[in-house]
Amino acid sequence: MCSRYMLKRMENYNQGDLADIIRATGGANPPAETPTPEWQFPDNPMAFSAEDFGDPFAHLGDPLIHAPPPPPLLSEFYHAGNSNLGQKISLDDEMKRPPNIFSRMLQISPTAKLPIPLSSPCDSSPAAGAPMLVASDHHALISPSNGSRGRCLIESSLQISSPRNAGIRRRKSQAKKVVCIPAPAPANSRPSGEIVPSDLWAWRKYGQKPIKGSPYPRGYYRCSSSKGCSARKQVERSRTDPNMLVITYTSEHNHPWPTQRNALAGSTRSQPSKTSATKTSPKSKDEQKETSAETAAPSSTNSAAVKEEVDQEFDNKMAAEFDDGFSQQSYKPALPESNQNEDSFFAGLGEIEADSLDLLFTQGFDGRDHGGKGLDPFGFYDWVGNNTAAAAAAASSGGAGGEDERDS
DNA sequence: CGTGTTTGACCGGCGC
DNA sequence: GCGCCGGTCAAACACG
Repeated sequence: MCSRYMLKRMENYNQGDLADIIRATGGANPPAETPTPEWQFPDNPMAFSAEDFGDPFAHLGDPLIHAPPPPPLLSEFYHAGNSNLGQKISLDDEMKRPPNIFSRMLQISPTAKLPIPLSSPCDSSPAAGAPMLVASDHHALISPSNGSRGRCLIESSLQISSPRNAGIRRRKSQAKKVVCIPAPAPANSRPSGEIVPSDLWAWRKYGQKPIKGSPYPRGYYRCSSSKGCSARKQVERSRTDPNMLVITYTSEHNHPWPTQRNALAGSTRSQPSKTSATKTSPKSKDEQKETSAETAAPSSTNSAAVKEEVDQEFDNKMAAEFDDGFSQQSYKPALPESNQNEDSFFAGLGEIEADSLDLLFTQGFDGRDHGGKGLDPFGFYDWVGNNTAAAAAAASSGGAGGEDERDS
């Protein structure tokens, strides 16, 4: 028992250099000024590597450091999606940024260390004794101060610092990447609960734990695309901003992009709403809601569909890149083949993205019908509206689905 | 049957 | 050295 366990751990520990843990924290911390108004996206979003932990955000690079101009196409979308942002940022750069939701997310790379401590909106209230994390708070720059959810899209967390000591890295130094992404509003989120954005890698949940100081549990996911893959990710809600999901990527994928999605078998069941939630859990209803919600599987039928489609259409590499890229929209133009082969796919994407993303930006992931969710390669709609139907039902019934009421 | 989720227990790092 | 807490394991169960 130990052996395997130990091996795994060692594996993790050996995963390269480590970055300090990064957790977004913020509100409590004095919002350090973000001296990084001008970060840009990598020139080649398509260039991904294992180093990225397979996380879709990886290619984003450190916004605070790089600043390559994004495809124009995106810009347009971006504007369409969130006019406020454009204004807010007012920076030309801003306009250049990819419109996709993740575009604004900062990732903390193991190697990237920002000297500037920024408070992150993702997690603004460090629990007592909790590690103080520093993250960049772009929303200050980009987002409208109105506290609209849109801002979440922009926010990002970066770098880390440790509470007690500068190098506080739990579990030794394990490289981690943390990204903050907008999550469905608690009030509006689907009845079954929270959702985890799917990044097209196959993730299997292997654990969930309540985190001290946070009302929300943290879900632990492991890459199921490959047996030997040590890639993991942790998903949790920002304790202070339920609208934000904090995803921490650990280790990297040691395999090419998944070509088979057989894993989908269970993925479709990501919604515990029907059975899982009610399952055998000895927990109280509230708890069930919470846990199930928080841990909603990253994948869903919708995303699954997309995944499969992608698989069929692209070769592994292509698919990998595409998927990894996260922002189809961004990549669409960059994928010649895709234009021809994936016409329908992208065509659909284009539409839905515009629409749905727009909705996302404007409505704030409330889980309303976004239309093309079926084409959501990111699985955004998984969390946004994994239960679109349910949400809709709830909405129609007048119920807010409120399971997340507790949030506030 | 294969894959995924749930969940309690265990292990180990870290702070005091 | 002790205790807390986070991370992982693994059995049970659910779904397609």
